[in-house]
Amino acid sequence: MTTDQPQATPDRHFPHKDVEAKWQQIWRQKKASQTPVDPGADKYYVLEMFPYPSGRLHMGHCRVYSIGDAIARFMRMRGKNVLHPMGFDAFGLPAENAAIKHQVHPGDWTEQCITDMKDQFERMGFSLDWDREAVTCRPDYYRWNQYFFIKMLERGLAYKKAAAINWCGTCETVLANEQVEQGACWRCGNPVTTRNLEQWFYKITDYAEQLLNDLEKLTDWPESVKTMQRNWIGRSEGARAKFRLLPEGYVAGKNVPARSDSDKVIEIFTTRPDTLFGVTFMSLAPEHPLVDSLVRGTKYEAGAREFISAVAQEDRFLRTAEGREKEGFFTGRYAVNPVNNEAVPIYLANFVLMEYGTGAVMAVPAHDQRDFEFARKYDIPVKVVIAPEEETLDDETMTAAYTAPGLMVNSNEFDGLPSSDAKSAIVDRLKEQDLGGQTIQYKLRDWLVSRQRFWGTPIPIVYCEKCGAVPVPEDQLPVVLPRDVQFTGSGNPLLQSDEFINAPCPKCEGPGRRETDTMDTFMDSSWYFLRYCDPLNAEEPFSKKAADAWMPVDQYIGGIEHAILHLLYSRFFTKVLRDLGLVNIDEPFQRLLAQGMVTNTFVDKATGVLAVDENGRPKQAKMSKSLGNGVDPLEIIEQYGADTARLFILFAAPAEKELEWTDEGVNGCSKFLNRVWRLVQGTLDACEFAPEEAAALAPGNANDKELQYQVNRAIQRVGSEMGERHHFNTSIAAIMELANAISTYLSTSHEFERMTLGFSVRTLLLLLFPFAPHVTSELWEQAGFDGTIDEQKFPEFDPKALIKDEFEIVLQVNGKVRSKIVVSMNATKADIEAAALADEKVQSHLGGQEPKKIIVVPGKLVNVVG
RNA sequence: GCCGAAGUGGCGGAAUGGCAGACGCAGAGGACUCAAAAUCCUCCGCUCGCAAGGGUGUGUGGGUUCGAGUCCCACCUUCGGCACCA
Repeated sequence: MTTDQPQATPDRHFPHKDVEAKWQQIWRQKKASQTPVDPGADKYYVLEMFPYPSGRLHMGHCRVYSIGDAIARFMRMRGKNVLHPMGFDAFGLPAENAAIKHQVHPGDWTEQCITDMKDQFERMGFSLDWDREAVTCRPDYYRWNQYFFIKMLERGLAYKKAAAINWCGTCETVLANEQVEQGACWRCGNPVTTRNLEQWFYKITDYAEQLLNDLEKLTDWPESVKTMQRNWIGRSEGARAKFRLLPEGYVAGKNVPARSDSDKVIEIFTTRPDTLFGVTFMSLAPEHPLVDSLVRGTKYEAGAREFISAVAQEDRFLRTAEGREKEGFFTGRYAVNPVNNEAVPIYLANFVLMEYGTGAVMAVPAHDQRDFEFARKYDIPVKVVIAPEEETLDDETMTAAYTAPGLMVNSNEFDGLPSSDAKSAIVDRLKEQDLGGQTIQYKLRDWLVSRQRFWGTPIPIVYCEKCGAVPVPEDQLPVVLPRDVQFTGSGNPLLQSDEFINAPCPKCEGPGRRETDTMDTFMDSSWYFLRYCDPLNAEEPFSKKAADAWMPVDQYIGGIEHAILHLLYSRFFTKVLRDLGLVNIDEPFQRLLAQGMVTNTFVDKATGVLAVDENGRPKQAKMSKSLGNGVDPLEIIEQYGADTARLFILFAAPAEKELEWTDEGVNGCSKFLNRVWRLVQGTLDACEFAPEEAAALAPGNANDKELQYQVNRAIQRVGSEMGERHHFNTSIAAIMELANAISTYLSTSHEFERMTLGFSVRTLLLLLFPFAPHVTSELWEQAGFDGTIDEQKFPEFDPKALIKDEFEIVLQVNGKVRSKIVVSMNATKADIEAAALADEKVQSHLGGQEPKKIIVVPGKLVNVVG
């Protein structure tokens, strides 16, 4: 190189690649993120929902893990014993699809993806304890799924039954109710159909009441998530009532025959026992088990069967959609209303669900809109039994059901009672006569856990001709997935593996056949947070001691898409494990942060132009492959570095809100880190003199005092924003303000007070460290501060430095700001009041009037009321 | 329909009942430069005004209060969840 060539402008960007690589290696070597051996009273368990190992980190991942890592690093600085583990939710369909496409074993594909992703985690600088890694597709993990399955079976919480269940034709497997979103598969989005299959279920309904009530304890969960769970559990208070079935041959209008011992009973559930006297028919779900015996051999049989099969063929979600045309069929049979002994016709109705209540509904057209539409269509009488205060209802002319409260009419001895009082009175009467009583009904259904897929935990059951379904004994676990299988894309490969299928019956040792269904992957994620407490335990899923020491998770972070699914299952599982004596807690997650999604503008595929909203602004949509608007974290790391990416992610929006990705915003954060870099480089000599304690600072001149105020204020703010409120954006804003204050100090002071300046720079780095760990580590070292920054305690502010000698008081006249004055800290209320009244602008706005009242808020303002 | 959350500059967003718009982005002007980038300085809700200064302003309408973005009542809009669940 020759010297007379023009000098290139020095690169003003700090060398993020070198810095990040250097510190990542140092952290790895010294195992900087290792969990302390003894959690003690100062334990802090911070957990982010573990990822599916797709092989590539996306921005959504970066967001959750940046949030979690900032908390983990902050809590370590606060002296907490932090558990911050990571693992992989490694069973599931993508691996199986990859197996079909590339003819590799899903296990090999998954392990390669895990290796790749761990590398990407490291490049983001996340402080995770990989020694506690849990990978759900490995036998040392999934054997405990099998163990829990058997425990559930022993407690009667796992059972097999034939039921109409959700089937996804694309994924070729059944789905739990929670995995169906508006009639479509949660994973692939294709419509779900109904099939009648025999499947394994967990009795989550046994815990409905607890799952609902314990939501009250979760005071640090977002209201939205709790509401969703409440709605999903769907508790309704109501009544059961027994309708006596009349024998075949009863004709409407005849006297109702006397009760006989051979009478069958149809039980209904209602939330409106006050309307029992208004029942004019009964509706049964077409699948109701009694239907067959009602119509068999009658002239209604053929029609009924036709109706049932027509309904069955219909898409289940269409059929049950609101506003759907009501369809019904008269069975020819009658039942007797328990409160007034009237005979009412029994219909089949397409809108009655077998899964809810008893599958039989008393119909009150006058006071239920569905029944009303049905009655008008099939010409069934309408009978008003609740009279509104304002209007008079007429059976013949009313055009909609009246569903509000009112006074009871046509209800014998209950006439004149307010309907709200009649509810319990009627229920009491049903109970007295043993014809019903109060009851509670939930919408929650049992959790369907079997899946017709290969890449999941094998259900540890052997079917024996003699002994039936026999659980595999604990000492024979795990039942391991076979390696020698072909992935052809049709059917479950387990069905073709003789080695797997053929197994002796554990009971009689006769020939048996293994269950080929595997478990829902949500089973894996329902207890992984417990495995992290004791990840290497080969004797038990986890020791009680370790679980007691670490649980519950203090801070859990994840996407809102799991508001019901994973979060409900995990809560259920925790309660079951508690009842098994394995844990001491009722709820697994103390505090929950549901982070918002990452969005970006995108180019409309149809038009090829930037998609805009109705205001002409670029439209935002979730980053996704299909829209092609994803930003690759690796590219951002390459261009700006992980610190910039992390800072932007946490600064641009509150964690629970949507994050709009903007290149300008990322650039802004990059500029800030470069500014900090230059700022520290320019103050290295002052750093030598930095004390460790704020209290050690000498008073100094006005500029020094102002900087001391600012630095202490920043410590206070970041401490409370991070420690109590977990507000990352305002924490970073406070750090930026400190950087601004230092810059102001440098440009306005003629003489620097080196201790104050050094302390401010030192503090700036400490406060910034949880967000941008690499660059702060490097600068800490360059400044020559003791040790490494990740070993430092979070600074403490000096309360004395926050008290100013004099402060500004806002002067209001009639609540409007009119002036400002500076008063001494020692000024009394009377002094301030006098000063306020002496103020020219206050006087002019008073316009010569005598003030009626003067309010003095010490340290803040004076309001003069004229 | 039911339940929940939220409405603040051009944008993302701040504000224990006490100066609305912190922090940042975008924008305007200036400095440095042959020039650009980078960097630094200044301005930046709307409106009237040359200015000093005034008016107005947190979805809408009321209310409580000396004082309301914040509390209360009613309504509107957006987003999210559930939805023929008897």
